[in-house]
Amino acid sequence: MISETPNTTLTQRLTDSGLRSTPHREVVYQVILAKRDHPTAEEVFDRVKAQMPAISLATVYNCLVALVQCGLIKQVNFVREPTRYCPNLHEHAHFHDETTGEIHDIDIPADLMARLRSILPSVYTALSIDLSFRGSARSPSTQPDPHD
Amino acid sequence: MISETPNTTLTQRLTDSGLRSTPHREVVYQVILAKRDHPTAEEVFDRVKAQMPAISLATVYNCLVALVQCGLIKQVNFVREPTRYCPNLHEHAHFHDETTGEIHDIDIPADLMARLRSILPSVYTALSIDLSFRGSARSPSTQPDPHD
DNA sequence: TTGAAACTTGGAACGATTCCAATTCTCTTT
DNA sequence: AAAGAGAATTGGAATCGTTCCAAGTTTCAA
Repeated sequence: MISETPNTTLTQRLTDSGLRSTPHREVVYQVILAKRDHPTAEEVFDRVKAQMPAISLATVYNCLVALVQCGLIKQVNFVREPTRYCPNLHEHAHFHDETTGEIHDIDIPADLMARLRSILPSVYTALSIDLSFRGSARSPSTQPDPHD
Repeated sequence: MISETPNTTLTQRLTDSGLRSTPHREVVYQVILAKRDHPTAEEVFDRVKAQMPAISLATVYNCLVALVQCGLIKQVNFVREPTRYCPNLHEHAHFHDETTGEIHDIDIPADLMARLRSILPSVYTALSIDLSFRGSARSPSTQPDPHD
C-alpha cells in the first residue's frame, strides 16, 4: 500500500545531490521502504523485478549508490555478508541474529549517542558511527513475535 | 610487551578449541602480534611469506579462521573493505580514517560497554558488539583542511 | 528540437574468499 | 619407533558480491 507521492522527497533529495529522479530509482526506493527489513542488493533486485522486469542488476547497484549518496538509505555491513540497505534514517544500532539471519533495528538513546561520540579523541571527526550486535534471540516460552 | 614464546598461549588456546598448534599458525599469529595494526589477509600473507616463503594464501586464510575461532584475534569489517584482523583482545572500538586508510583502536570505558549491552532488548543475547567510527583525523596545527 | 550530460544495460572483469582433491604432517596408540 | 587416523596444507578452480565498460537510451536546459 505505498500508493503515491513519496516522490517529492525522493526527487528533492536526488536533485539536491545533483542527481536525477528516474523511474528506476523511484521503484528501488519504494521497494526498500515497502518492507522495512535489510535487503541485500540481490534481494532488492528480485523485488524490483516484480514491478520492473527489465531492470538490470547493475542499475539496482547504481540506484542504491545514488540513494545512499543522497542520504535516503544507509548501508549496513556484517562480517562475511553482502552489504545490506536500510531505510531507517533514525540513528539506531543493528542486531544480527545469526540463527535466523534477520537484522533488527535497535534504538540508541540520544544521550548514549552523545556518549559514543565523546570517547573519540578530539583529533578525529566521525562522519558516521556504526554500532552492531551479533548473536541470537532467546526463544521465550511464548510464541515468537510474528513481526518479522 | 611482545616478548618471546607466547606459543604457550597459542598452543593452549588452540588445543582448547580442539585445534592443533602448527608452525604456520604460530607464524601467522606472531606476524599479527608483531605489528599492532589491522592487516588484511593479503597483508598477513605478504608478511608471513618473509619468514615462510612456501606458505599459501589458502593456509593464511585457514590460520586466520583458526585464530579467530580460538579467540586470539578478532575480525574487523568496514563497508566495501576486505576483512581485517586485530590482535587487540581488550574491548575497544575502531576509528577508520578514510584519508589515510588507517584504523585506530579506541578504548571503550567499562561502563559504556555495559550501557551498550543494556540497550539490547532482553530477548537478544549479544555474542559480540562492534562499534566503529568512520571519518578522518584533523591535522592539529597544520593547515586546516577538514574536508576530504 | 537539439545536444550534452546523465542514466541504463549486459556482460566482462575484478577482488576477496571459499572450496576441493591430493598430499603432507601431527598426534596417539602401540 | 612405526603405524594409522585425522587434521592441516596446498594450488588451483570456483564462487560471490560488486564494479567497470562501452554502447544505447533518456532527460533536461536552452
